[in-house]
Amino acid sequence: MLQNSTRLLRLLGMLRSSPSWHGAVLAERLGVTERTVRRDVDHLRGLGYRISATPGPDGGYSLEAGTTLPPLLFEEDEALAVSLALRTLAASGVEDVEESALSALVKLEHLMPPGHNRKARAFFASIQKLAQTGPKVDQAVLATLAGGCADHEQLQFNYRDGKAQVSQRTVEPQGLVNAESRWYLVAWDVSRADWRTFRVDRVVPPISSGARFEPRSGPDKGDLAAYVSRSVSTAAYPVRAKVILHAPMQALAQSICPLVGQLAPLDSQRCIVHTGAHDLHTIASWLCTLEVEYDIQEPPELLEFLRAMNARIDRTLGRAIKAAH
DNA sequence: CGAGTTCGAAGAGACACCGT
DNA sequence: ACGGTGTCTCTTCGAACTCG
Repeated sequence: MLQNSTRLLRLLGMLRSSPSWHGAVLAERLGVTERTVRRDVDHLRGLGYRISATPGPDGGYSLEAGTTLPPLLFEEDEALAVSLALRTLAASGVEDVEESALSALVKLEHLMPPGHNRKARAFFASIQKLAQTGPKVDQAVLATLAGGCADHEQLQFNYRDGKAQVSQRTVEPQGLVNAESRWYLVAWDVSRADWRTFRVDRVVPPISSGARFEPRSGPDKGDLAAYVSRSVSTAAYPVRAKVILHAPMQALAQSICPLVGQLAPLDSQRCIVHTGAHDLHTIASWLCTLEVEYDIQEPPELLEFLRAMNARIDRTLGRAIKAAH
């Protein structure tokens, strides 16, 4: 005969594994009488599990979807994976989710054996990333947008652009992209009849229009991440530049963030980068940090800007050298 | 076709037994 | 003594079946 608590967990497991169970079958599997099964079902109901019982020839017990999850048993690697996922979520920049993830993490780590706990901490410490610097995103907004993507539901919202100008949008949401501490929505803008990228933190609570739409094949052959990358690195800015870099693309792919510039190969020794910014100064400063040689293709003003910058640096260095002698 | 009957299953009370 | 369990018995409920 199984111990009481073990039997309750087994009973729960059985109820979850099949839509309906006869009391007699449960009793046989658990090695107890039907009366004891009824008492156990009562215990589970007392703990808050919604177990429905249907009388009659086709009757039986079934576990309904409830408001709380039944107890879960994790293997060591599963617990480690959940712990790591919660740590990542706790720093995801999504409001409410961060708090919930942290709360769940505290509960999980309290229950994990000390050895597993140390392993999880060590693992996460080795992949520690930079502190979250992006804007906070409302979980409800994110959930509504994700729901619209999944259910092909047209959404309406007010969008505040980079110049704080608010416009009303009706969109057919295609997908969400998380990049560099920010969330982006890729959607077909109905009134503009074109694809658009929206910063989720600038979306004022969206509502469903109730209308469904036929799914479209997304921009960039459905590669939303590439589309967002291109949109936010160049298209969104008033100043755009095209620069040839004297290094193979593979050598630079790791060091140049996709949100800063779009790389494309030219030949085995060179590649070209398309980038954008609010002003020439930002692009020039970025170019100065590159440890490769480059040729400015566009715009000619960038070359002038770099020339002036170079002259200033020359004069500064000249004075410094003179003072040292 | 509707009312009554039958059957099978859950629900529950009372009591006894057993192990801790 | 107490909690858990088994046995017996009765009630309730819903579906299937029967009959006028």
